[in-house]
Amino acid sequence: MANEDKDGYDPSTVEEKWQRLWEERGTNTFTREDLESAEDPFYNLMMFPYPSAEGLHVGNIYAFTGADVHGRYQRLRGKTVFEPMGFDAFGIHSENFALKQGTHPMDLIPSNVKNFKRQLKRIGGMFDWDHSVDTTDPAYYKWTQWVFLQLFNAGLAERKEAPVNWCPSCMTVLANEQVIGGECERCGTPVEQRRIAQWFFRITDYAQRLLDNLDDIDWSQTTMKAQSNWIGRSTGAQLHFPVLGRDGEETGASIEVYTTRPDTVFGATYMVLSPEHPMVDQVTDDGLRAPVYAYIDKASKRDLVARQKVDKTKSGVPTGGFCRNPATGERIPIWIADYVLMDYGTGAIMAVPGHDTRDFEFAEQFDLPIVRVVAGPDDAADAPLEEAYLGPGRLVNSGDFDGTDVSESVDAVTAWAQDGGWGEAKVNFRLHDWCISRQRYWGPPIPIIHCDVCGPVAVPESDLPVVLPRVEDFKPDDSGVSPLARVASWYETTCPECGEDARRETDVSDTFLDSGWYFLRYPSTDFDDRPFDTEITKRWLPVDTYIGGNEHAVLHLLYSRFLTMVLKDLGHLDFEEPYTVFRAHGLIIADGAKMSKSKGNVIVPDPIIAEFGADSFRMYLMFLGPYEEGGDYRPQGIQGPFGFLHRLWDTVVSADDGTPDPDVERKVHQTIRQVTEQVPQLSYNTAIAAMMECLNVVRAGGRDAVRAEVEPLVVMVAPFAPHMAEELWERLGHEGGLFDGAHWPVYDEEKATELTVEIAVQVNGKLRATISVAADASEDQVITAARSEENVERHLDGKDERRVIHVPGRLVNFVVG
RNA sequence: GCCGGGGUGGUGAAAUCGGUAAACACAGGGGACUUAAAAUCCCCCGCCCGAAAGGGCUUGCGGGUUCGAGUCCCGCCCCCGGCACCA
Repeated sequence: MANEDKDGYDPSTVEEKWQRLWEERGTNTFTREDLESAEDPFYNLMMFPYPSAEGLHVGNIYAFTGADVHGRYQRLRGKTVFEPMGFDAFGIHSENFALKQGTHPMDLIPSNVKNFKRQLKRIGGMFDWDHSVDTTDPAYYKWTQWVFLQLFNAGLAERKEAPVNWCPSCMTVLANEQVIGGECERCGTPVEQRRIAQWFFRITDYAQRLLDNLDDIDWSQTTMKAQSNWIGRSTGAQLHFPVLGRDGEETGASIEVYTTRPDTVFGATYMVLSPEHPMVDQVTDDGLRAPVYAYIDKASKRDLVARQKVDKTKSGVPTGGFCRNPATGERIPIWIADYVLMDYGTGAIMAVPGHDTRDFEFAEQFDLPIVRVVAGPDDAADAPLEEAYLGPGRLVNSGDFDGTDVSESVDAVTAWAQDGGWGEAKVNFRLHDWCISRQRYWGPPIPIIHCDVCGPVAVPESDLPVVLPRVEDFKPDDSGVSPLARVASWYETTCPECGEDARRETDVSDTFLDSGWYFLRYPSTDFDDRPFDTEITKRWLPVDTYIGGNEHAVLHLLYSRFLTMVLKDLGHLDFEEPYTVFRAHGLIIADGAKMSKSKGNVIVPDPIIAEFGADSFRMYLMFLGPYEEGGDYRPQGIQGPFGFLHRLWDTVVSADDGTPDPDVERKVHQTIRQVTEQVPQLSYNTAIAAMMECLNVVRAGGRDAVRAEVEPLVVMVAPFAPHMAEELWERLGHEGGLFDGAHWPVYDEEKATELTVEIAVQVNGKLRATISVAADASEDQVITAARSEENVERHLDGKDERRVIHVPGRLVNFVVG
């Protein structure tokens, strides 16, 4: 009894021991020299967390464990694996939490980071804590500001007025995500729009390249799809509609519209301008100014998000102005309506109510003419329209184009418009320029000085970082500008170019800028005179595998791709895609629902780790479902992996030298084959199942194992349960750490080959027997054996045998009638 | 509405070049060992008929292709995630 206790598996002792040894030996940390000279480097990256006050949640641990398993596997294959971790601690999230708590973020963040680090060490991640980043550290954001300046100097950062969501009660600018149904998420006050000058990065210049490069990177399908949808390329035409004066003559001005259906231009019976369109004044008839302005005013009160909600009823006002339809020559009225967005296309449309659902609704509501210009296969040219017709067919009521099939009509009409000088083919993107200004406190100050003489001037690189000052009152106020704008002693400065009095930019930058380049920094944190070292970057980047949540499928991943392209174009990098492989992990849910405090189904990890150990917890998380799909967390489920690790421990510590049993050895080699195939594909749940099956065979009937039967299992289990694997590896008598060599087992195809196979025997597709035959049995032998099964004979008896289908190694099917 | 991903036992899930549906595990039941418990080992565990042998049915629903369909095709329903008046 006492002896058994001594040799029994005690997770906390083992885990404490190996975490201490890894730290003492520097198992997971690199020196600068290591990074400069690493052979076979593998950069294993995972999305860094926002260090909340609550600590790591199960979702974080799931994400990091899956990535860590991958890193450890690569290491056991002999790669030099760099696996860094850091903290994305700037941003509105932290700031709001600090406001709520009444604690300054500069005090809050360090304690959160400390707690996160403790937890991250406890779960046994292979992190290099000598190369960590904290985005709120001036030594880091110095280089975030440097990145901004690279774009500024290249003309890729520009300042322009743009609308923001403004909560008049909280007196603050809100992000779109903070506006729920047109109201402030915190106080429920209707949100308004304000126009403020902000900094934008010209990501739209890179839209086509961001789209094209998707063909060359190995990413989760869903993520690539999300990116291409977000970029939203569409092809069509830009058409010019001449504006008519009160006399009915052309004024020389024209309204530009973008359309994907230029072929329906003969059906354009009116025009619509967005309320913000710059030509509204110009086209509005004096007699209608009052209602038009009232409408525009009302529209501006509605926030940007609510505007985009589909209302049943459309609203709008006529301007009294007219255009000429360049295809038909007819005079058509110009309306204003908020269903047209200034954000997309040209902010104006030609309305074709016959063939656009929204235009149809609007025309019905305001009694505007509806003309059919496309007829479906069974429609007459003048068949009345009950709803917009969007299907295939031929053009009608379209002059010379009558009869043209819609499959060709877009190109044909575009060419005609081009010849006539009133249009041209045009590609349009949904993607907008990236607004990086935040009228907030908790972020890196944008490194710009505004000078009355010189305009916006870059802070000289030698003056970086522009340090965020400690401001006790960092709450945003009614002014709509950053709290930094209240600190004269900070923003008053002199122009670096002319020396006149000048003022610092008081906005801070978007958190996505912090996280847009962090992967470049990790390997170079030993350098404080450059953002990333050229030689080290050449050796380690781009990132080999990036793992993270699909909630960042669009913004973070798109922005970091963009910044990488820019830095390449500016000569700082020699690659333009940051992440060669990206895999999105799934979501952990509990009781069929996303974990949330309000549902009361949040799993707190610390007590589970205390009770079962990090190894069992890691293994269970990887076992509960396919990693890329997530799964349902059930508290009892951990018993499976926990019991498995115990049995593995007992088997290994009691294993003797000896010759492996051939049947067991076969199973072991089959398992090596399967696990080696599945682990790199992140099919962790099935790989673990295979190892369990293997151990069941090793232990079947309570037999004692020999070392050669279990040693491969110790190594294969190591990515999942690294502490226990190290301990067993040592007990098996190996010198040096398990992870310090290419110890992954190799299977022998011959030893993995089955000698006999089970064959299903069917009669007319129904299973009637299974037989066991030698793997190399001939077709005749198999069929003869199948036919002689008693139950098969009975079903064949007296019937015509029409066909016999033999799938080697699988089944025999007798088709009778 | 659009774009992804799904729908399989009491539960988490396996199996998709079409070939024995339910591997592995949780929960449950029975047994061995034990003074007892734990641990360990063995057996049962989709539904219906049957004493058994065996038979019938079963992968959200309805059709189809095929010797054979969870897997392929057509048409639906439902759930999860994202986008959404994008012209």
